[in-house]
Amino acid sequence: MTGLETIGTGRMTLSQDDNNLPAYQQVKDYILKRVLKGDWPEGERVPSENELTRTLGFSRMTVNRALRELTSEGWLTRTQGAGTFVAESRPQSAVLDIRNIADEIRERGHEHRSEIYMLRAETSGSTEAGFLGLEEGSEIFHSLIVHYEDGRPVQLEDRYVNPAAAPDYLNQDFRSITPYEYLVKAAPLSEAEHVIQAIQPDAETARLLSITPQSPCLLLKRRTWSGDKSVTFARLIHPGDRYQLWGRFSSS
Amino acid sequence: MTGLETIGTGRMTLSQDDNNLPAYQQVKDYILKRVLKGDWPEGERVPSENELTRTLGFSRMTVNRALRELTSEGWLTRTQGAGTFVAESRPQSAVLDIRNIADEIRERGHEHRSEIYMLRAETSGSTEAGFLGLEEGSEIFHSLIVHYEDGRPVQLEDRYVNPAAAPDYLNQDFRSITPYEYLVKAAPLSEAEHVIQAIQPDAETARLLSITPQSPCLLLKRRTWSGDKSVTFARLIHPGDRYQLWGRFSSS
DNA sequence: ACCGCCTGCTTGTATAGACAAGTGAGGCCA
DNA sequence: TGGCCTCACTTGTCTATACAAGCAGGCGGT
Repeated sequence: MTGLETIGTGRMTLSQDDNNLPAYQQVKDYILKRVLKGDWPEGERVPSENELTRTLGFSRMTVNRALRELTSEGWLTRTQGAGTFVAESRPQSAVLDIRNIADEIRERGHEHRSEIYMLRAETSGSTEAGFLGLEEGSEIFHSLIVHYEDGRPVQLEDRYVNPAAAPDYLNQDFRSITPYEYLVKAAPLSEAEHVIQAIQPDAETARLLSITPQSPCLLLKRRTWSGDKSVTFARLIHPGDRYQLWGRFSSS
Repeated sequence: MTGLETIGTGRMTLSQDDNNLPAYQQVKDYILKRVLKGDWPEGERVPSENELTRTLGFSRMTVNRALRELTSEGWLTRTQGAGTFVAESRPQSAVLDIRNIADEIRERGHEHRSEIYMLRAETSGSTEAGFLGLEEGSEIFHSLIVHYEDGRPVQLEDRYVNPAAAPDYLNQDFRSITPYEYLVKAAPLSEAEHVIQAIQPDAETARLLSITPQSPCLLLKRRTWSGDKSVTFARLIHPGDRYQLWGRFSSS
């Protein structure tokens, strides 16, 4: 049984523009279309791989790939032995672009400059040590940098770094490379955690960002790991009227 | 050639705890470990499927699945005819949990209540029509709802809805079901766009949220699509001291 | 009536073989 | 020398087959 032999008879049920799409994509479209239209409500059972194999005329491995990908995209849930089902309440997570501030600025066609207010080793307090999973009192790197877009401050970067993950951190020239860029290269990140808040800046922050203490700020707290080593904990503070986070998420 | 026959000779190169992991996962670990350690710098060529097949003793389809998944996770890039390479600058997107506010509140063990300030059909202005991809002047649904957590306002939800995607929107009882919940069921979302900002609330917003106009607020703008139909455009405004977005992202 | 086993169906994984399509380098020819 | 062609190698896909593992309902025994 080859897909091509029976696709002629089964074409009515497939998408109209199955022109040159690979077979597994046609199967994905076939399923997704029905889920989106509501033909199969949440929790409903989806035809088994063998049924789809017979119905659509593709091999089981092809159908399997389609169902597996739709599952990893959150549309379906599968349990071995029981079957495949339309997922209840799709996870509504959203992807945000959290990027290197310097790249962002340059992509807007503007000039990026940064000023280093602090770059040193410290003995860690309990807070920072806790965030990085280190012993309190162990050595920790600390930097405080302000990033400017065409001369206007757009980010205050208050960052702690695990020396074990980036031993050379203190020797970098952070006017030509951002800590972000350096850390990504030094310790490719495999995990990240973010918390986003709106805050009122304290006096010191307001001064460094050249804003009034009444201006709202966007605070992005970021922790990262490489493998199972914690890498960094950063507080990134942006003036509310000069910065926004953007993200687009698509699953199909 | 079966994986089991040659895995004995090749085990030294595989992870120590390949205990009961499926073969494709072992291959993924093998590659990822080297990428994380920096053995293969960014842009470096990764062994071809055939080489890995010979080296690791698994079939090409198994190796192919591993490489395909690592590619979709952003660790590798592949180009047909040329080869597989360690991805330059992994996309640093972060996943945020953007969820139903009512669920969030209830999960914290608190009480959710909402007050409906507006729920009606309007003729769309150019802004809303543009966001939803409709003709200016066409009919559009508009709701304004405040959500309370244990009696304190935590979100002002200003929402426009495409009537074509959710014709029954105006007939819902939004005290017992949130617009979010209803829309997710009525039109399963396949695409979403978010913009996050810190803002100062206008007088009306401050009044509805029972905060002073000086308090910073987190503004989340959200647009969604179902298939190729635009569904909704919402401005979700949260008092800065009562709300935060959280997200964890892991790729391995 | 209830418990336990068995059996058929389901998903999950692994393999070998095949062909399509794109890339890039090296060689040939003008 | 420069342009074109060929060919080896790569990824991308598809299929048929096989076995493992988990679930659920039916059947029989107690």
